[in-house]
Amino acid sequence: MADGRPRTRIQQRNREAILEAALEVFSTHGFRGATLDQIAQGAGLSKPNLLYYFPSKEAVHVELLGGLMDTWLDPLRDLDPDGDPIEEILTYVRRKLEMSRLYPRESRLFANEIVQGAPRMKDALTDELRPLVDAKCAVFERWMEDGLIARLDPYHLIFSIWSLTQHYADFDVQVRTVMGPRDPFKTAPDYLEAVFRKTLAPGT
Amino acid sequence: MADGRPRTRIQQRNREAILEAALEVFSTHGFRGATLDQIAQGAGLSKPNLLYYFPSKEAVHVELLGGLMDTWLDPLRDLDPDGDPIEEILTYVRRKLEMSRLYPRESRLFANEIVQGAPRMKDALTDELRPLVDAKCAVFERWMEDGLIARLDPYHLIFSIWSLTQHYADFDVQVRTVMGPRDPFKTAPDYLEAVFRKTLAPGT
DNA sequence: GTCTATAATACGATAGAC
DNA sequence: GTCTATCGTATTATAGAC
Repeated sequence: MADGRPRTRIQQRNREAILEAALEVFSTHGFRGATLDQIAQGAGLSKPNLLYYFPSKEAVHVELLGGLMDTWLDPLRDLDPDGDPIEEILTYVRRKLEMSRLYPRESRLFANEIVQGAPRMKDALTDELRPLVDAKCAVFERWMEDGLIARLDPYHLIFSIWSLTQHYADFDVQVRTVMGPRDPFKTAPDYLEAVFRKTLAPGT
Repeated sequence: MADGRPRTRIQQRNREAILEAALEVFSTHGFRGATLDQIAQGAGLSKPNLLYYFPSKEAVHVELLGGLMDTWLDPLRDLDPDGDPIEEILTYVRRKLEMSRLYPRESRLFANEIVQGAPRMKDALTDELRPLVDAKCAVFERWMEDGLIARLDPYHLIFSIWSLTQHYADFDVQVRTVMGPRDPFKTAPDYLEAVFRKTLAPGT
């Protein structure tokens, strides 16, 4: 069902409704905590009807994770080895933060999966994430050798970008409890830009 | 059962065994994903025997979360308003990173709870976390006014410390998949020290 | 205090009518 | 394609013997 088989409009609409409802439920309660009843109700379908579109609960989850991985890595893929180093990295940071703001449920879906040991995503980490990170870290190292950015462990640099930006989606409840009525996303961009400009500025 | 009522040594040992097993299971599978069977087996008890010590599955979870909150906030509480600002903050960073290294399960227990909207911890966030953060942010702001550290949003500064350090515990699987055989905790301390020294250095 | 047995329910998945 | 009814199992929690 993950391929491009042609479907009727109704089928496509129902599949999308299921995935939308599943994203909401899985990201809030985790895989085990989610129930087909909740997802079916959210999609406006009966439980057996949901299972007409997907063979199992796990199939829905896997479809969601697989479909998101590509989108999630796009900003890193777009990092241009021939662009201006500082601006390329700052653009990456901005795009990642923007994804946390616009797609917090997707971020929490991943977070749930990784925190619990990535039982359904280990292969994607090894096959897709790791090679891409290796490639981009090589770019960072070239920039460092050319004196264009400060010397730093490139892997930790990428972890920094991930953790600092995704934190605002994954720990949203905590952030908002601490900040009260102030909108975290209003001030976070400037803060992160300042941090990364200082961190990346090449030493004299 | 959370109070200081006297108990026999056997009772204390069993309670500790239950909480240890529960930490393992809850942190790996989340609240809903954990089963009393797993916890009881991990503690070497039968399921009804476990329920002799705790009235319900939720009671075990709440006890774990409550007991950990204090420990978790200790490093922030210890931040000394009269100490050297940069060194105080770096010490806080180091201690938080050390907690991620030594107590990753505790970190993931919290992460699971927060990512899923903190259904059993909202009060603790409001009553304990927020006042402490407010107090320490006031200290940061005084340091900034005195020109001892760079001007930055103090709340985002604290979020940075949390996200950068806890990432190594919460996203352990991802970090290790990307870094392969290299130990993240061997290089992370130097990386984080460099980042925060640059970030906090007061402008001229 | 600890166990076996079991109640009571929740949940994923299927059967079969329409 | 969609529904109602239901099966089979997993899971929390309790009853009651020892």
